[in-house]
Amino acid sequence: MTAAAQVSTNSVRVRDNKRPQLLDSAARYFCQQGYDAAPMRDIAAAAGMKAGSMYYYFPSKEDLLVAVHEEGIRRITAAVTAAIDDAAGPWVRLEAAMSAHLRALLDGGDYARVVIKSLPNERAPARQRLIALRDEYEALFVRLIDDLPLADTVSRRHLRLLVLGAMNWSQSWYRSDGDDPGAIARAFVEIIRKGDSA
Amino acid sequence: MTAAAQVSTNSVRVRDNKRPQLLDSAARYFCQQGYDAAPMRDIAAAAGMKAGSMYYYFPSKEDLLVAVHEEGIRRITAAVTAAIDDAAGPWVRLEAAMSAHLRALLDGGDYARVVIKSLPNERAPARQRLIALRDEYEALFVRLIDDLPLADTVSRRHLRLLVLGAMNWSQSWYRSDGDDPGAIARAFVEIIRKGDSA
DNA sequence: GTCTATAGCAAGATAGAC
DNA sequence: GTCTATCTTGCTATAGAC
Repeated sequence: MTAAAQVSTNSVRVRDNKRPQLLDSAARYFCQQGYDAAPMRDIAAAAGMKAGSMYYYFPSKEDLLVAVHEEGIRRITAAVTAAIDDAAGPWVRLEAAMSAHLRALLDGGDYARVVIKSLPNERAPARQRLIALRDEYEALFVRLIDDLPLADTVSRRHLRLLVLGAMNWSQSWYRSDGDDPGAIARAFVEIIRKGDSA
Repeated sequence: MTAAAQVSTNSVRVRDNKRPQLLDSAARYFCQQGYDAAPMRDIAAAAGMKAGSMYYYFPSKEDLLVAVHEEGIRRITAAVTAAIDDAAGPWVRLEAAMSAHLRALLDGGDYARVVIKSLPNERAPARQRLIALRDEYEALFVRLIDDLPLADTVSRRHLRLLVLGAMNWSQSWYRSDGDDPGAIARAFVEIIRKGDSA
């Protein structure tokens, strides 16, 4: 194949590539209906194609889920690291990270939501890989919490689990007409800094 | 029908009633494989019957899930209220409740786990009913947290959401060879009571 | 690249014998 | 009450034309 033919092939590929629409559509359906309940037909239709055509881009439904997860983690990580860069002081940085994490999960679109909602089945080969991806992201919080000035009696590991658990669970109670993610992060940090009044 | 015949009918009913085994089996499968992925055939087989026979006890799979949830909530509620009764002092009572809640979720069998893991699909008619059941249970924590002596700047509502979220999410990281539920509850309470050392 | 058509399978639920 | 047998439906994935 000549160099010119390659360029031509590549530009055709770029122009006709519907992979992004497909991913968007998958993220939306996985988020709203759950992985198992979202049919490939519907995902394809929302991206403007028939079910069979998707397999040109993704060899299986599970691969589609993995791709959505990867993009979701990428977006959450980008939002949180950007927020940390703008903040100074350990507590301010933690609150900024929490605010960005919550915003991504609650108002940040379907990709991030799927990361929390739709882990694949126990025996799915991809499961361990996705868990590893999330663990890698959460390591960010290990460092943030290491920097906090805390009483000696406080377990930093449990603090991390407390904070991440509370944030990830927030999808189950959040309503967009209540507190915004920033207010939730502020309230959570306030609790951790000074709970007891006695 | 005579009274004697009724008694006879009832005792037969009691003796042959496999509803409990069916519920146990459903709880196990819903917990391990998730609601969608658990086939009625397998649930029936583990309870010693064929798939078709289950419909004598439960008119649909969704009804089966509702029954498991109800039993799960009943057990968690019983465990937590019993733990509170033995405890004096607002912080001790909260920690006792958290310890019991965590023990139920993490080491308490399949019923309680299903309550957290397997909420039915968005459009399932039973969904709202199950959420209402859980809300009713969680009202216990409203009272426990109302009794705490807290700094004025602390939002009791957010404290409740923080604590319940962290506990419910713990299923995703808990390993039975690590801290036991009591130790987790202790660590969480310690964080809330005195976080900041500055 | 996208289509149509369909293979191949597994699921929930039902009917009727016993 | 439980069985067998089956209906009906929906799904993922593939094959091959265009």
